[in-house]
Amino acid sequence: MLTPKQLGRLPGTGRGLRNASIKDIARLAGVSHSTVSRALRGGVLVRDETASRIRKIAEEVGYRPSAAARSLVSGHSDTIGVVVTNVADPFVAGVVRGIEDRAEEHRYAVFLANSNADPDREVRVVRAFEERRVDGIIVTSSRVGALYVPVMERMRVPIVLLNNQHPGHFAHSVMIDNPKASLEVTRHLTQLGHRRIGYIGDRSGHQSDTERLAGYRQALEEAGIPFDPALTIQGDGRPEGGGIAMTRLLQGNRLPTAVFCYNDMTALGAMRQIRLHGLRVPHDISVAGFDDLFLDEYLDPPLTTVRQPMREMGRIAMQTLLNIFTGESNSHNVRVEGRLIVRGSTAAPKE
Amino acid sequence: MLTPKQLGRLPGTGRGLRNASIKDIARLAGVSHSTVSRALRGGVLVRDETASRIRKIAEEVGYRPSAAARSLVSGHSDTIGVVVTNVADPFVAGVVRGIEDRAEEHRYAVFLANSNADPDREVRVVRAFEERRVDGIIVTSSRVGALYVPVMERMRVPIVLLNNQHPGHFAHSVMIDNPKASLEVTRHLTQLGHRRIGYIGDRSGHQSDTERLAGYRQALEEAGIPFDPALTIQGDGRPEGGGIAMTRLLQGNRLPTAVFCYNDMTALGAMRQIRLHGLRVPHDISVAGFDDLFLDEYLDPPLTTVRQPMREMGRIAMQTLLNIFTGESNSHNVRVEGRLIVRGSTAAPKE
DNA sequence: CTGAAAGCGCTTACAG
DNA sequence: CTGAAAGCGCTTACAG
Repeated sequence: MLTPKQLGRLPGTGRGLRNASIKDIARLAGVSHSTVSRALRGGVLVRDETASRIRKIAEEVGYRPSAAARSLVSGHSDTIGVVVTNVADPFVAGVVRGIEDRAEEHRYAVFLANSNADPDREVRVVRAFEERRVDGIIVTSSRVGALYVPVMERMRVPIVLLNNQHPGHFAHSVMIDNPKASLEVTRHLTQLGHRRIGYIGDRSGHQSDTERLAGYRQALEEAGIPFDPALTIQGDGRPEGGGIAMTRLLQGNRLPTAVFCYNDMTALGAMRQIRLHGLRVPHDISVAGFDDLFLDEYLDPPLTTVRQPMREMGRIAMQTLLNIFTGESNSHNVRVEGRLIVRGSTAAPKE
Repeated sequence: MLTPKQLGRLPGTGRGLRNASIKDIARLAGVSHSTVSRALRGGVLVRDETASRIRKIAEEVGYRPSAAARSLVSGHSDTIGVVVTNVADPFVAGVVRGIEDRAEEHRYAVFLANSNADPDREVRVVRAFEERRVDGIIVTSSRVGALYVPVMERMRVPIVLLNNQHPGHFAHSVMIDNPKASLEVTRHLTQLGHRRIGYIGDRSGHQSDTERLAGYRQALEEAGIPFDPALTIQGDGRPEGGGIAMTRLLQGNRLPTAVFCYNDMTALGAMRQIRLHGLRVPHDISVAGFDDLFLDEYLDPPLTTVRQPMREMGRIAMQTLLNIFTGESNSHNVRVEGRLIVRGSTAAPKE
């Protein structure tokens, strides 16, 4: 009993089939394999009758060209690899849609791989893509962005980072304008009259988190509110971390009247804790997030947030890759604007 | 300005690099490329000193073996392709985790591709995987399951379907026991005292939907409640469709006191519409879903549902593939059990 | 322990 | 319009 690894050729579904090659078809059609190749590709330089006979046979035997063989000679795979931190995050779903939009237009296949926010895994996954000779790689919300700087130096396959989490500059990146967007959300809260506003962040050290905190602080400053470190607590970018952080805020001696969360997933956990403590959103505490996940409007109350143009960001990332391919771009750092979406989770503070 | 497609070899990040091959390393090390190949693979049959010198050089030049070349000779790619209807669906995220658990143990790489619930796309994506000679394919929530029956006949690469949506039998599949799980949810509602229970389904014709409807009807029968077709409405498996269907139920002449939804995404939309109509869950209408998505417990009220052991299902699907590889299995249809999770969205009807 | 050779499945000049 | 030949980057018997 051998695995494909040991056996070499798969026996099909127990039927002992192997993949038909152009040689098999050539034999069946009584022509050379070169002719089969031509007929199956462009169809140029082959007599119509011959070509259609070949195509018919190929169809009959269920011929599938080997991308491996093809890419070996062509030097490209017409494939883009996308590394996502977590398929479960609705944010990546939006981004992936955008990547696919553009990729499909240009006939690239898009494959995803999960890093599960594990830096080691992220590196392994990027390597797996490289070995399969994808033409380009897009890494979303990388946890090890900085690592790419030296790697890029001799990287054969172009990499575009999307909302990378580590400080540093990259040849190619697409990022949301975090400071500005955070400034706007927080300003929205100060304008509602809030003076004690909490911030629940991501794990520290990540660029997005640092930038969102900066925007938050700037809004406070604008409003003449002194920064209170006790109101800034780390989360982990997920509901669990948001919940734990919120609990700590609720145990403080003076409650915030509003909380700005690093992202919507964090806000999800925070809102739940607020409810579990017998308080109401936004009556007792206003909550705002970041991302505009599809589920925001299905929450009760619906979540105020910053819309990241996820699909657009995915499109831009893919377009950047396409530009690199054509040589039109050697370095490209794009900042996109977020947009404040006010929903029911934020309101003026009580009295 | 050429794309990789036209150009053949990528110029790297503008640095004119091409991928180093074992020949390049052989030249640098002053040995034959066969020796390089051996040193880089097992390391057997090569003098230690030679091997380590070769590995050092490979490291220096940033050598990445070509999976294409390797798989061409070995006949396998050590890669599994997973087709998902929608990366945005948290259900697939759970399944993918399970697939990865098992795949990682056996050193298979896992790549995902999106079908966006579009049958044409699904077929194209499966084909893309076949051409890249993945060793196996797992298709989740397929919309075109039936299509695989003839295809499987001459399929070279084994396919495992997970919760396929179309009637028919497949060589390999993993499915939740829909009738039983639905029976239990609906029974939960009848036992709470509900007599007018609605069902919001998926698009019709899908196997899962048919089976869940059957379980629902059986529970009604058990409780001596006549089936009322007016209470069964089609959705689309997403919040939008759930909302539209709920609206129709709310416009009926006699409101249901409880609604069982095809899945949690559907329930999400239904609950929102209930709120928008000024009614409360579960006070006015109880709502139950199916899947147990991570977000269920973050809803207000948290959603009663059936837990699908998504991760476990993913593991089983991958294990099925592994069994096919070793020849231990030629046909394998697994039914897994769901589990009722009672949360706050269901309660006894008013008086 | 090492090298030369054949071959995996394709594409693509080069001849005819 | 068609075929023979070379070659993409690797692995693996086969000789030494």
